[in-house]
Amino acid sequence: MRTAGNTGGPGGEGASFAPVRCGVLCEDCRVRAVAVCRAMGGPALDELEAITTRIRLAAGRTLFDEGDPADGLFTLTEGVVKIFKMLADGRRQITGFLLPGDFLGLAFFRSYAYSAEAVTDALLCRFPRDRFMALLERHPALEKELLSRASSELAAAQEQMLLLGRKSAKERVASFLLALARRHPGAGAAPVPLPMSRYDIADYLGLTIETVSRELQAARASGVIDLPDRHHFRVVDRQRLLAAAAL
Amino acid sequence: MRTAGNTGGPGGEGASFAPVRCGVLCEDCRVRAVAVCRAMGGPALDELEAITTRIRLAAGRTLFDEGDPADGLFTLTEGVVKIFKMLADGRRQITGFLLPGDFLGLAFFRSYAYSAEAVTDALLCRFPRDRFMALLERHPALEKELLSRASSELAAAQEQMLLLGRKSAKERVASFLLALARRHPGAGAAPVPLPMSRYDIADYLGLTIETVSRELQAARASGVIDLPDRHHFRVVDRQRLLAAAAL
DNA sequence: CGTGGCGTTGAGGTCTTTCAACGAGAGTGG
DNA sequence: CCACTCTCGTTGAAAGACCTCAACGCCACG
Repeated sequence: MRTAGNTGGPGGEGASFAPVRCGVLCEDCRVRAVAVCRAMGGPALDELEAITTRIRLAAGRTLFDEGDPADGLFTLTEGVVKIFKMLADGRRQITGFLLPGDFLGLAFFRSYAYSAEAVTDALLCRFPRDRFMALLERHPALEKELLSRASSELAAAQEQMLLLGRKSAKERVASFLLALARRHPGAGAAPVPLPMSRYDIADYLGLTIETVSRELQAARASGVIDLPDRHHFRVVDRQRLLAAAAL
Repeated sequence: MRTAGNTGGPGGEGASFAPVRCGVLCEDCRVRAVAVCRAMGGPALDELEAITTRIRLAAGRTLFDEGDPADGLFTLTEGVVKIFKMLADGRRQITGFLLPGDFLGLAFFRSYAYSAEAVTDALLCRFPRDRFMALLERHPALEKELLSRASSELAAAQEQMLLLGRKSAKERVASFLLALARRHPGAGAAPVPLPMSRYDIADYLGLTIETVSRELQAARASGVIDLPDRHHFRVVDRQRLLAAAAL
């Protein structure tokens, strides 16, 4: 039997745990990702927990690869996960960074259309595909929630296409920082975590690491942002950052 | 009362018709877009027809604009429609070309996240949002079909992100031609219609019209494709076109 | 027959990439 | 505790891919 979380990738250690009972999942949901809970829907929650496996994924580890049989669906409860597609020669495009509460693996095909890898140590809930689908039949509310999520993901994808197709390097970086700041729960002036590497940022924005670094330094030099360390930034001048993003 | 199909845009003429009965919609579905029919689901068909309005849209006319209140959903039964987003300064990114059978306007928000405009003369079926949603409640099969569509659109969007973020101009044009050829029902050697302008192609691929033109001419000159006229092409050497697309 | 939109082609410019070197920090092993 | 190494990030200089600007031909339309 195939278990997610140990499909290769150097370093780190993936481990899958036995199914957990209501309390644990619910706690996690309520505490860490209210959205997940809502997705599950009240009545479906018990049934969902019965088919849940918890996955712990160390930073850098692969959850699944593009083309793998899509036998599982996931929700992220802790950490950051990136999903990406690759070309034969190694060029990579990261199509999204997932945060706690996000769904993952919603593929209505035989195999995953993209790869998923942990950016930081991550915690996920895994649902076997067939059992989840059966559950979907009995709970239209759950299906509605999934449709809603797919729809908003589609909107985000279109926004990203606009960025990749039509924005300059400066605009891409500014847009990225604003999106991160928007998703970050903290207050305005607090430092926003930047958990991904420059490689990841570059592959998300369709740039090179050098260009990302230059644009970040330029934004810092012009006083738009502050970079306390490599993995945090602070929005200093929101107006100018917004202007730079060409929204 | 607001009717789609006359929201501005120069030239052409949009017209909305009275609701049509079963026979007409069904005919259209069966003949032109089997996928639409399947989407509707057997039992839901009668109810769906009762809330259907047919829309005829002349080439170049706007169906709706980004930000408009999303009070309608559509299926395209004839023609080609483009959906796009724009930046404040006029830069445009076309995020998709829709063909007969495609769904449109699936926004679970208050307003459309993108604009839609006819590339060629087009025929659509319009469903009022609230009545369609109510219908969705009673027909889970329809909801499942929508989820399936949203899911495959998402996969297509990710593929396009890979193209926009990581492919060269040559690879983008080659990928575009292959995608068109794949969707075209005709046999291998038949000329494939290229209904959109060079402007549209450029804005879909994140390039300029000049670059698109140059790449098309280069592909023709190297014997990979044939360009009988401005709005048709023929795949001459499929292997080399595939190689050029960097799939 | 003039006009305007669209597509093609050429020449030059620019933004981003490529290539290269260097510094900082973490982990390793002596 | 201190080299040593490796990865990541930054910075500079040169190269290149695509864009911008411009001119021209074609065709539909009035």
